[in-house]
Amino acid sequence: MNQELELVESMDKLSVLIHKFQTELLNGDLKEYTLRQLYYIELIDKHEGISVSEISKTLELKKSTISIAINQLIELEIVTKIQSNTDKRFYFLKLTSKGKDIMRMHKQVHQNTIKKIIDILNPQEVESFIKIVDKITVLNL
Amino acid sequence: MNQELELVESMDKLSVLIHKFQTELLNGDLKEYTLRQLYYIELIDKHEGISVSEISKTLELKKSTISIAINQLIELEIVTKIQSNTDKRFYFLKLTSKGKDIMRMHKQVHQNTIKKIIDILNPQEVESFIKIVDKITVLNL
DNA sequence: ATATATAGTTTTATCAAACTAACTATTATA
DNA sequence: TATAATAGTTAGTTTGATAAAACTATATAT
Repeated sequence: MNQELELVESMDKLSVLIHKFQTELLNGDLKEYTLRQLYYIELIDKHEGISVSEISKTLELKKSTISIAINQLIELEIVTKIQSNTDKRFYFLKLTSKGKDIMRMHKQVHQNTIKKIIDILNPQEVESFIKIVDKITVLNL
Repeated sequence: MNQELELVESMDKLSVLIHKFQTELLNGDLKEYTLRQLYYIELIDKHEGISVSEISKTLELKKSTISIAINQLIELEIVTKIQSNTDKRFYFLKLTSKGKDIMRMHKQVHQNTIKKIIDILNPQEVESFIKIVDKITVLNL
């Protein structure tokens, strides 16, 4: 079979894999949250102090959409907002301790899967995989 | 950095990549369909003659959910159903010519992306990537 | 000082995707 | 033959994600 067709299949397989990787979050302690919510939490964890507008621009979704989603997380005491001193229109978003707990569990679930992958690959393959994924993703398709 | 952490990052990057891979379908001629619909179409293309019940079991969704989704595709003249001669409760699903056109476009979009990937990797890396993805996906996590 | 722009909220509405429950038609079985 | 099970449909509902539009409060520019 030519490489192009094989690669199509690989991408199909990866789609299934990534889907599992994401939805396995919804089994354990995190099942009370939606994937969307966990994604927002991850985003705020990675970019502490990000604002509603910035999230809106990043995800190409309307501010109202983000505002509602974030306020829901604030209601759940997962996120807090801190008004800027220099520009009082701005609110910096950050995780509460409950939010940080959720992120810890989130990372733990993923790390368990990662361990299984490392078990099945040899170190050289892991290195190769990381390198190739880097090359592909800088592409930005 | 240790391999475990790097692999976590790779998986993150892959999530973004796969998401783009899937949603780029929604730009061109296929944007009038949802990803779900394109997925059902792909499933019927791959398993011509599959039934509503079989899809329901495969995807672990209620029959009613599938029935409604498929009937919508029948309404759009993308799918047809053919009643079985031997068991008249059964209907075999298959794509119409319109459905096959959609699959052709779908595959074309993906193949364009695949070409970009092949361009940026050397043949050895492509081979390695395919092999590693195979190893990971048989894992079934 | 006034007009304009920006950050975020609220309200209202739409849509897709999923569910439960009750149904028809057909087939299998006791 | 009467009863079970199966395939698919239909009606009604729920949930989550999204958007448009109107709004408040604050900041910037002319």
